Amino acid sequence: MHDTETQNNHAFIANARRTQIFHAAIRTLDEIGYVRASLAQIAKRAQISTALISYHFKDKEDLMNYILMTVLANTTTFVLQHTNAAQSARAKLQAYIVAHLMYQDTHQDAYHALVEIIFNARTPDDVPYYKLNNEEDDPLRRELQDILHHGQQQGEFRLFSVAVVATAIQGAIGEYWVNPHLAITINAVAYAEELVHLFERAVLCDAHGDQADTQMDC
Amino acid sequence: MHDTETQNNHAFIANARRTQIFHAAIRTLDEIGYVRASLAQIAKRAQISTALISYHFKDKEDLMNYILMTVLANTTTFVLQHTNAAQSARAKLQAYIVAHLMYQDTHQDAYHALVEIIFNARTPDDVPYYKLNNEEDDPLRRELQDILHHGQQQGEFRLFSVAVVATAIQGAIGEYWVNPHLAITINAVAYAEELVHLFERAVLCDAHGDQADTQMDC
Amino acid sequence: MHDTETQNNHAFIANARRTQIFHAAIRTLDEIGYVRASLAQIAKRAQISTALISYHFKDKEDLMNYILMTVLANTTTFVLQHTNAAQSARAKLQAYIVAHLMYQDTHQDAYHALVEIIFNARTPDDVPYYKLNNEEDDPLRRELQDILHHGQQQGEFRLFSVAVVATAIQGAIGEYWVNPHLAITINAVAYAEELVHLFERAVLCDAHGDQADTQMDC
Amino acid sequence: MHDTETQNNHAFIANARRTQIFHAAIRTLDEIGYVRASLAQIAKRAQISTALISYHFKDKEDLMNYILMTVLANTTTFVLQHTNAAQSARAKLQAYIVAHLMYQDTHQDAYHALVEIIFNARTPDDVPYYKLNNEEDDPLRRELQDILHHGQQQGEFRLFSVAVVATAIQGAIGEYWVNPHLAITINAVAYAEELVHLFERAVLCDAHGDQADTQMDC
DNA sequence: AATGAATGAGTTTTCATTCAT
DNA sequence: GATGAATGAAAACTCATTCAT
Repeated sequence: MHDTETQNNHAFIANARRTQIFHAAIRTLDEIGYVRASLAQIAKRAQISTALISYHFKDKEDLMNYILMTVLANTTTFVLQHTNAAQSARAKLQAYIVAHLMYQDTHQDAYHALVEIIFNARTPDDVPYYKLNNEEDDPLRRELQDILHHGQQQGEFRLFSVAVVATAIQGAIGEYWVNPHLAITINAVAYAEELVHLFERAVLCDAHGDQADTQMDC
Repeated sequence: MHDTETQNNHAFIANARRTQIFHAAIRTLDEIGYVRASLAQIAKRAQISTALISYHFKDKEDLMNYILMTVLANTTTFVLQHTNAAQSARAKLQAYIVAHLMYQDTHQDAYHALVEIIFNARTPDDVPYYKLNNEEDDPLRRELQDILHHGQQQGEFRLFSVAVVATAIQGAIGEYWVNPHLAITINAVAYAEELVHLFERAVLCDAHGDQADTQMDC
Repeated sequence: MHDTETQNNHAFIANARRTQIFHAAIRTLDEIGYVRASLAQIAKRAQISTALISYHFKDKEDLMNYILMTVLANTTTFVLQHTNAAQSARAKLQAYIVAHLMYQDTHQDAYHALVEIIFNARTPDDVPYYKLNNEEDDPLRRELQDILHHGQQQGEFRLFSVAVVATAIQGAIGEYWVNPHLAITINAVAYAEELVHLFERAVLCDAHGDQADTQMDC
Repeated sequence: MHDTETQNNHAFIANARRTQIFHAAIRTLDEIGYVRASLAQIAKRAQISTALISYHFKDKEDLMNYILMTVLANTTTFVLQHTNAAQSARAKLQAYIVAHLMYQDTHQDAYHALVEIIFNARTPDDVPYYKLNNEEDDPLRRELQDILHHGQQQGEFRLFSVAVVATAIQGAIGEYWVNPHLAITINAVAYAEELVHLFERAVLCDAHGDQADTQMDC
């Protein structure tokens, strides 16, 4: 009992610390970028010593992986919640795009941190993280491909290369925040709606707007 | 005469060195990424001393900017050649997408280096390079927007937010090489053709394939 | 309690290190001069790593300023102790000259280090440290001028430009150790006594040695 | 004949270059100090290549020695001209002090350069240049000591340690330009006159101003 | 006579990490 | 659990000097 309590207590403290470091690291990555985001800079923002980071994370790599996986998991959870709530493939696609952009919009610092890590970190054998992106490991990518596949099977979507369209959609979503000028004229939600319209025209069987019911091109 | 010869000779040598360093730097960025791409690593690949890099480039920043601008300029030249050769907006759009992906495909190391720089380098006041991406400075982006605009004015394209569609297209193009699995199943040219089809459906007035002549949705 | 103890302990260790580095730096400056006094050379003499110096001092500049200020403060304290103990202006002047030279004599390495720094270091805008020498900031200089002023007001000293005489005295004191041949034939104390005699003749109202009581030239 | 002409020509050019480099080096030392006065900086100011400096001077040390000796020789020539023109020891002493300060005043950059070198350069066995200052090698110092000696032998000056007084005078002269505040309130000539008065009181047999003819204290 | 090209040695500084306390 | 102290490795950069031309 006592032992278990103590253990729980320790785990609780450790967890709180990890979370604190996590947030400080995200802020750091957002503010000064991956290259200059040293443990010292992160520790300064967390108002702790650098040694404490080393205590809670095996490595700098370990910390970065933790951030990466946590942010990815949060994003995935959020997006899947919305796609699961939708019924038709079309509705799911819309939900996917909108939810994805909304999440990015409401968690900008985390998203920037994610990008910094993905485009900077490399495995010990120098494979860039962005090349690790694949269906097996990334549930978001899998969900998107599932939606497209399903839509084709249900006759909602025309035939196309699922991999290509999925890639195009991911690229279109991710490109939004890269263009600061765009973000000024059009907010994330409006951008999402435009994208939805764009890709519905591209994938729906009949492109004549909302009344699409005949499937001659499917 | 003699002086001019000497000068030319010197300029030639200097240029050759800069090119040599340029290629070594691209290889380095491609192989081990921006973070670990120290002058020492670049010098090792160029089989020269680090001091010689400092001799030909004021700064590491200077070298990186040189690479960035050179690769961008080459890409731009190549793509514009193809878009200029096309007549209709639709043909220009196709040329843009295909040429862009072809260039990436045939200069993969340079493209990877470009990405490494864009997503890692920051201005002295910590603004990431990828946020400097805008119409005024990037002729490729401008060309794409011009094509879309023109297409709308000519009645070839339906009405849509030019900025959004341009962003989506850029994102879709750039995402290709990020997904190594994709690159295995489908090569760059095939990917380009699929994208062309995708975006033509999305932007052409009548989406019923090639016979589009009535403009009821324009 | 425990916390306070720990803090004190840390402060003690840190202080000891700073002192150790301080002495190693003085030895280095004395032995090989400012130009060659790299952090590596200082670290070697302190038998620590160069990084440890950077850990305890923000900068090389920071370290040099610390040495400068410490040695100046020590010198000032020592000299003022002696001048304060004296009553008449004449006695104070004598105390000033003798104490100054004695301190130099017993702290030769520190004094040499001081000279190395003053004549080599420059502010970020390239103003040499030796040009920063002024009454407001240098309490020793101020004390000397006060003594001279006071002597004039009390009628002990004749009228002369205080600034000029103060400068002459400082120059005469500082020049001693510059001349190694002199140091062989005459020690610091004897030099001091000669200087006292010299400047007393120069500033006392009546120059006929010790019996000066008439003040016809004051 | 022809050979000699060619030789002369070469010598002439070489001499002109050395002079050009000499002046550029003085400017550099004055502006940015010994530590930062690299060959590159000097070459930049002379608008030549660094290699050319290495061509005309064996070493950086060689260049610095050249500057040192040239400036010293010029100063010596100027001062000796004035002391030689004077008759009495007293007049010679006055000439010495005034000429010395005047020369410094009219060649401030050269004088600053001199100071930079003397207080920074070291022999290969790390002996600072300022410790090489001695009677045998420095004709100015010798002249000053000769004046004082002669004055004592002639009965103009009282008995004192020639070495000490010479050192004091040199120190007082050299200290002038170290104090920038002083230079603002009182110019070099005025300072010189004050010094003359000061040291005449100190060394003349009878200190009662100008009517000194009785030698009871000699 | 003069220079651009090139380098090895050495500079300060920052970094991730370890360890005793 | 937490920290200050400490370090070796590596970073970018500068320098005086040499050499072919």
